Amino acid sequence: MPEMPEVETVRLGLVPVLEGRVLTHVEQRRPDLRFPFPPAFAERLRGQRVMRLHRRSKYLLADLASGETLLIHLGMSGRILVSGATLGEFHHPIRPIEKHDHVVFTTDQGAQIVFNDPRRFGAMDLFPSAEMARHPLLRDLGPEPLGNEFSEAVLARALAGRAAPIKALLLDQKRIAGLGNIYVCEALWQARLHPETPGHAVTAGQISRLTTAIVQVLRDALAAGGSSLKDFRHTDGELGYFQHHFSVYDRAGQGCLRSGCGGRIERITQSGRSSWFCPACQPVLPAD
DNA sequence: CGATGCCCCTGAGAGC
DNA sequence: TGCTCTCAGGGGCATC
Repeated sequence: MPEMPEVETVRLGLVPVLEGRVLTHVEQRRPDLRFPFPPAFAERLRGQRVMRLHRRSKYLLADLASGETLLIHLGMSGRILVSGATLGEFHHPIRPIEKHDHVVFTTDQGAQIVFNDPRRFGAMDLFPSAEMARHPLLRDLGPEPLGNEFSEAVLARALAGRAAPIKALLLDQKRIAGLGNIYVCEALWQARLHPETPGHAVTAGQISRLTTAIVQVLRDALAAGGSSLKDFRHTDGELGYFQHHFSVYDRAGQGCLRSGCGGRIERITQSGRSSWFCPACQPVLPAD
């Protein structure tokens, strides 16, 4: 579920309770998530100070004083809940362990950070910090869409000569990292591109619009996540999920929100996943 | 190499 | 109430 903006929002919420803190206790409650936990996972974390919490694409990365980095991926249903922390004027009471709580981190300030993941598509690993770029889950990732490396030229190269639909190409983390089903649908709607458009059929003008759309959609989502963090200290301690209205995602049958369009949003299935689009303003054939 | 399907897993919601 | 079916914000892997 969480795409890059949600993961970044989780990171921003965790920084005040995790960065600079020591993990006094780590409880690993099952042997695996999507993959087995690495050997001696809890032991390698216990007593370690978290020097920095950063992010690559949808991966959270916690650099430890030991020289290892803790990698966390939330998969589809992964959530992080903070309790026992004092944030501003508000103290979060300790939350009892619940079903699907798989890892519990406790800090030297008494904060409890719980990883909860019903479907267990999430993952954790430990890897030498100095070699993190070569981690198997990170080494093939494409550029960050909000980073300096992203541009029209980069997007053009990612689509050039490809017969696959633009929807699949944008979901491919090797081409661009961090987009998921929601924000791909939203960006294609904003750029007025049909999700089935083959990569090679996307014109220069459309690539220009799509580049802008991707950046804008992600920035808007980050802003919504950021504003949700103001409320986080008062609420239930769950990080990363925020109220955000979507233009097409999950809006099948409803009216297109583009002014003057009047179309009705449709849902199609592409490589097993839903795509939503407006047939009126996202025509099948390239419009310009 | 590129494209496509399958699969991992649990839960929510719709329809009967 | 309960059964069955579909679908879910991800992505690795096998296959052609």
